Amino acid sequence: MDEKVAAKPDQAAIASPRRSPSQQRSRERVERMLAAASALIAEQGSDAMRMGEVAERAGVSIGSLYQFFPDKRAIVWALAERYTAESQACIAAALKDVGDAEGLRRAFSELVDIYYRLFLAEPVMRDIWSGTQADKALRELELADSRANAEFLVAVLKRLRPAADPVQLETTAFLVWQMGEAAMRLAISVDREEGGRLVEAYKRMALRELVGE
Amino acid sequence: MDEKVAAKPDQAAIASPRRSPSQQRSRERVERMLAAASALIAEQGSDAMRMGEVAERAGVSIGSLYQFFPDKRAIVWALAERYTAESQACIAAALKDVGDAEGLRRAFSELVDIYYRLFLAEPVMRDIWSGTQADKALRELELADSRANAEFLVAVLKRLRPAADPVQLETTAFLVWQMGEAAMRLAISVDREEGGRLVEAYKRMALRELVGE
DNA sequence: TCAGAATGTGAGGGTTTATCACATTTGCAA
DNA sequence: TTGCAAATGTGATAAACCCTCACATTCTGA
Repeated sequence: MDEKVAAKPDQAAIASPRRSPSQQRSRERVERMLAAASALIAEQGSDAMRMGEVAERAGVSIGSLYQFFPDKRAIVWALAERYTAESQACIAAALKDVGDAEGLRRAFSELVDIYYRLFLAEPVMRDIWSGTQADKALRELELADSRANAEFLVAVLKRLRPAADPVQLETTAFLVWQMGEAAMRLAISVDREEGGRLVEAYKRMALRELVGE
Repeated sequence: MDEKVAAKPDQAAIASPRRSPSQQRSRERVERMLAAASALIAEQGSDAMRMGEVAERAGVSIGSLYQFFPDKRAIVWALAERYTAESQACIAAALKDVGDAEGLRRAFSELVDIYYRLFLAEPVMRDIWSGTQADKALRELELADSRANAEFLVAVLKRLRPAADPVQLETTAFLVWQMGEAAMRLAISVDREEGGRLVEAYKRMALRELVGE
């Protein structure tokens, strides 16, 4: 959060703050902007979020908004970035001390439950990752995030199955992870009961792949 | 295509033709509109598609566009509907005569390959299903399509495993199918080699779930 | 032939994103 | 304290879009 992202103005300044807030005052205002955006997304979805409304609700002018965010997508991107950082820490912690198959089984199952609850509780997260496919930058972020998360799984798998082909493990972990996100999106868009069944079915499927029968 | 959908003006006339073309002339023009839209989506994505551009490329006026499509989303929806109809027929045919586990294995594997090639070759299909999550109506269409396709799988599974819990089979098939679409989207957004590995990994995973070890 | 339905047109209304010239506040060195 | 450059703040306005509507043209069936 502290580094000046503007240091690399080349490579398409996609969604990087136009100017990073250096004074206390502006840092607080940027927080208010993000909070306002978050609330609006929760209410109506990121597509329906209007820049003018964000500004008004944050108590700033339109101009101020664009002082720190190059465009509308950048706001969504900033929120998405926070979620990924948060969840990566959570995942790393959950998988860190897994030593055997049974441990992986427990840790993975718990992780999926946490994610499911998170998706159910956080309309913003749900909405952001939904629009993901349409937005190049968001898609990249999600893929990078997914790969990073898969790495944690790969590390565990390498410990459990040292003889296995690393490329194979990599592929499996990446796929399992990505499918998990798909399963979550699916689960929250059907009724609660079916959603629960789908999540359990995903767990079974994924674990069968990860730790064998 | 022939029924007047306008008969039910209530319940949100989402994406239904404002007026169905009854004369030969207009039917041809609507085709041109859809073709133009398809080309533009292939080039830049449905989000970047401009109504003015569609009209121009189809050689019609903006007004004519809105004569047959209530709004922009309706055009995308119409294209999506065609793809789903087409692919459902394809799936039904592929799974129709499956009689044993080995047959399912072969049919499913082939089906996945076909889908993968389709996703690689059809940028429109890819784009449409990508934006799916953001658009309520499209999301519904995709879910309905997915359920319908899963039904074909369920029919086969019931034949192969008559003793299994129907609800369980339903859940499994739905999940497997939905994950397949996620796997496809993932596979086409990484390089070709990794994409191939991911598709194969998905096949293995899905078949393990469908026909057992 | 002719009335009414179907179809075709494009300027313009309304909405939204994003810019920019200018005003105000802050940090800091003299 | 004072003065100045950098940081920050503002909102009218340009620009890009989607979509409507009043009116023109073409078709169909009696």
